[in-house]
Amino acid sequence: MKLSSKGRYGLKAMCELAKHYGEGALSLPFIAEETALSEKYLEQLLSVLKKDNLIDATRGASGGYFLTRSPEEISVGEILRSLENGLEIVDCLSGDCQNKSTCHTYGVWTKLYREINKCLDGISLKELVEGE
Amino acid sequence: MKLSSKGRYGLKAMCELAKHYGEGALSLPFIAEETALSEKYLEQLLSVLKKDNLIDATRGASGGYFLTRSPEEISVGEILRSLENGLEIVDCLSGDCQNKSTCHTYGVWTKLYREINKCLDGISLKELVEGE
DNA sequence: GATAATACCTAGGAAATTTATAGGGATTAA
DNA sequence: TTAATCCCTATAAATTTCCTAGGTATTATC
Repeated sequence: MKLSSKGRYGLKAMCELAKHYGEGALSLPFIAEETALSEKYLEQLLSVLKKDNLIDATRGASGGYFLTRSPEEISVGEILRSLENGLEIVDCLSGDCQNKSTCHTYGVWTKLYREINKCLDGISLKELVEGE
Repeated sequence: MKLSSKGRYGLKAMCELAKHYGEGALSLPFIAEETALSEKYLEQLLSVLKKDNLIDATRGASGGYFLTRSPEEISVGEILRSLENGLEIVDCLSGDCQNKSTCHTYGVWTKLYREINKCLDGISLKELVEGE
C-alpha cells in the first residue's frame, strides 16, 4: 500500500506554491527547479491540481501557477485525494460492491478509509510549510 | 494508494481459518474452494502468513493449515503487515531517509502511518468473522 | 510398504500500472 | 511581433502486480 509519486511530488509542488503564497504566480520552470522535477512531468501534476480547483494559472508571458485559497484553508487530504484520484484503499469502496452485506472485510476498509481521510484532513498546507 | 490483492485475499483466507478455528486443520483445496481462489495462488499467500507465524500447517494426507492463536488474539493489522510486507505508505519510512530533518512532508507520512496501524491493530480477526 | 492426499518451493510470464518523456498548440505581457 | 508561458495528448520505458505451472517432500491410511 504505497502512495504514488504523483501524490508525493504533487504535494511538494503545493508546498512550494504555499511558501510563496501572496507573491503572485510562480512559473513552471521555477517550481520545477525548486522541486527538482522535470518541467514536463510537473506540468501534468499541476494540471490535475488545477482541474480540481486547488490551484489556478495565468497564461502567457509572466504567467504562472498560484493557490486558489490560502495555505491554511487547504488540507493535505484535499491535495492527495486530487492527485491520487481518491484515497479509496480498495475498489469496492469506489464502485458499487455487490456483496457489501455479506463481506466480512468490507467494514475494515470503510473504517480505515475514514481514519485516513480524518488524519489527512486535519493537516493544513500551512502547518506543513511552517513545520508543525 | 491501493491495498494489493495479496492483502485482500489473504485476509479472506484468514477469515476462513478463523471461522473453523478449533476444528483442526483446513486443507488448501478446501480454503481455495471457500474463498474462490486458485489453489496455486492461495498457496503463496498462505506461505507468507506461515513465514510470519500467523498460521501453521501439517503436511501429508489429512494435513492442512490452522491459526497459531485464537482469532481474538490476532489483529487485522498483523495480518496486513504480513501480506503487504509492511504498511509503510512511502519508502522513506522503511529505509533511511537522508533529509528527514528538512523534508516538509515527512511528518505527514509518519503521522498517517501511525494512524493506519492504530486503526487496524484495533480490529481483531474474531470481530471480523462475527461481524462487529 | 504402497498410495493418495497433502504442504512446500521456485521460476517465470502476461497484464496492468506507474513514471515519466516528447512534441506541438494556444495565449498573452512586453 | 516575439518570447515566455500554460495547455493538451500520445506513447514509451520501467516496474510491479497477479497469477500459472511444474516439480518435490511429507505423511496418514489402507
